Amino acid sequence: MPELPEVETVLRGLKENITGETVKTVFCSSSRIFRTDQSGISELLPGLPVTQVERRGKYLVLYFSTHRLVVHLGMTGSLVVKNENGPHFGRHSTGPAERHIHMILSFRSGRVLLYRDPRMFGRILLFYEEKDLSDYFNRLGIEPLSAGFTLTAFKRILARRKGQVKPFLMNQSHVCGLGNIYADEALFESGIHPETPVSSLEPADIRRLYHAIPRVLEEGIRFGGTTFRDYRNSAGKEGGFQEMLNVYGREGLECRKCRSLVRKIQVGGRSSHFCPHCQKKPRELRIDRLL
DNA sequence: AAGAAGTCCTGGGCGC
DNA sequence: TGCGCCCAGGACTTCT
Repeated sequence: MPELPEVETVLRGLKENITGETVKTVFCSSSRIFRTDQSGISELLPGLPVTQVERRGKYLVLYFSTHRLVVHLGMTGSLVVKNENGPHFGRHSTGPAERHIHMILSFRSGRVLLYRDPRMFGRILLFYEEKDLSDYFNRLGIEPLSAGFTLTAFKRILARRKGQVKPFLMNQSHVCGLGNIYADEALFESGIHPETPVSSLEPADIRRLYHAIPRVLEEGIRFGGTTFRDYRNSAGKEGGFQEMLNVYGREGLECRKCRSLVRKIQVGGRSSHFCPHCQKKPRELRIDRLL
């Protein structure tokens, strides 16, 4: 479940550890994780240095001269930097010994970058031109931690939407980077029920949600991301934000604010965790006001 | 056109 | 102990 904070944490590790490293050899599995031909990756990258590493939404981009290697970690993907000849290599060093390794970039320095993904929901693509990359990223909405994410911009994105607020937050073409964990946490922070129709959000709700989104993401980054099971940073270490979660994964436990029991329901086909007291549906609120 | 639903994928947890 | 069932979910495709 790598979402923006997890991807940002990986990004920071990669920037520090592989920027300037020159590729020596490449291993790619035959998995469907690769959405462009693997041969391009294994034939073109050797000899090229990593000039920079960037993030767009939940995607990581490794820049090699004019080529851009795009990695999405999906649900269980991880990018870990290790020293060569570790236990991840087979006896003959031609392929991975550890399970679920789908890509290995070996650098001249001796370092290696491993892509591991047990559930194979991740994806890796190679773009040859900046134009193709920007076209690919055009589908993505606004970056919630960018200067462009203003209240005015957020209101414009919300305008005339009809669906429920939770699926809206999960849709990467509106605001990118939120997944199930941080969407649930942002809704809790702003006291909004996940089934609330976007069209019935009051201006005060919108303002609270607008402030909650970057707040939960920044907190997630500050704690190095959330590790439920698979997430690891580029050093192979777990995150710490799971200790800070208010609702996600806390079904049946007491709300940290009001001690009501946190509930889990399906919204838009995905599990949603919320506090029934702190996050009421608009209809329930109205009934409360009448009583 | 936008929203809803179905699909992919496998490890882990649970019931019997 | 072991088998089988079901759940987890990001993004893509297909349907309405």
